[in-house]
Amino acid sequence: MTLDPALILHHVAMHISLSSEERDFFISLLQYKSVNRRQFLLKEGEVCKHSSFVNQGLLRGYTIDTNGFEHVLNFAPPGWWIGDMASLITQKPGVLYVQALEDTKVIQLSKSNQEVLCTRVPKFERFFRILTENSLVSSYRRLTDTVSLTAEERYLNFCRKYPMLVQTLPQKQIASYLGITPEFLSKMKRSLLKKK
Amino acid sequence: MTLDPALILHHVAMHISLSSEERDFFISLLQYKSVNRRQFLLKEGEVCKHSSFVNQGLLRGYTIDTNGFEHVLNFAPPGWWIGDMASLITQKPGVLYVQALEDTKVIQLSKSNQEVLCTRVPKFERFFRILTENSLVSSYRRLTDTVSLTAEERYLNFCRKYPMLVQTLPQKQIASYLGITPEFLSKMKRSLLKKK
DNA sequence: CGTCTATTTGAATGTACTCAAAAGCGGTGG
DNA sequence: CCACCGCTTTTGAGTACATTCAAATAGACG
Repeated sequence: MTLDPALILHHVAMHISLSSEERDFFISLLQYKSVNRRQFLLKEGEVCKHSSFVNQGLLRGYTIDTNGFEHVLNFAPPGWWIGDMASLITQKPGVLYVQALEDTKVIQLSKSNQEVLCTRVPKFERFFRILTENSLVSSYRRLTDTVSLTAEERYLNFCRKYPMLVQTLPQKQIASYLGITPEFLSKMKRSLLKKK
Repeated sequence: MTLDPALILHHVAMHISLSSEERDFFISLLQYKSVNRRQFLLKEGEVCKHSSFVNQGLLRGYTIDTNGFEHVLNFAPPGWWIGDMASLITQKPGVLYVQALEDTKVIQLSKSNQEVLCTRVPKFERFFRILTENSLVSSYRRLTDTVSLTAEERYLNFCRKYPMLVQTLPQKQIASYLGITPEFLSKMKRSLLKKK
């Protein structure tokens, strides 16, 4: 079980350029973790201590409401970060569950190592600012879509935006992401077929 | 029409400490702007070039969907920032309208001045990082509330969280923020009264 | 092969919306 | 000062979108 940093280095290189020493220092701060299908990386009530970058596999982030219903907030395929950003930022107990939908390998950077990294290699400040900004942009986007689109429009958007996920994910998970019941998604798909 | 920086300085002081020179430099980068009731600070399609800090009055940020319906994303009473964060970050045309609900006075910091400020007084990096993080946290919160609570729960939360706004805002605006019609909000309030 | 979970289908229900009309409220001009 | 106008809020009846519950079917996995 050894670390393969190729993907995350490629990801970092899209935003900032590193010398080989900086790169090695960065790698030295990372931890490798395997999460089997159905296992959790994080549960409600825990303080989120790491950002997790997905190397292989697939994760989901979701909440459970007071009636016990799950609501998927995001999926994380390879090349994406996941965690409870709110809890990571505030270091207070969070509300998110992060669970593997397949056997998954993640690379983790602890919050304390992130701070060390930013101190020693200040250009990482820029990198993490960009990450936070991207999260913010996509969170806004998700919110405006949720309030202004019908279930059908949200589904069609999802299919266009994440064609891979539509193939691989159980319908149940997609329905939860869209904010509808699996039954209704099933009916919607049938009526979309008839329309064509 | 002169700038009164007391409120914004108090706000900044909650996160970072400034010397008097730093404070004066900060103030020199700010612009003052008056927005009359119903006037716009920003419209869909424009690139957001400033963060706006509300000194007096009240603003709303909203989108208009493809069917012409408005969806209020946030309100900004005195002491709050408002703008199209996504557009401000990406410097691409945004989707938000920002409109004054009352005669309003804002203090603006342009994105370019923000960069100047962070270069000359690096501790402002921290300040703006905190602002961005706070936006992210509240955007996540808004999203989880939207997907996991009923309209009634969202209304009661809103009343608890923003008792001032419940007093002053037209119901129509509150309904739009909650993601329901004004008619339905009216009926909901009546049924809440009967319950007590 | 059998069990467990996911998906589909149908009928009944509920939540929130549309449309229309009436009532309330605030500002403005005569 | 009050009468009128425009906008917001309330109310009601009918409707639509999405849910719940139950049952049948299909898939996945040991």
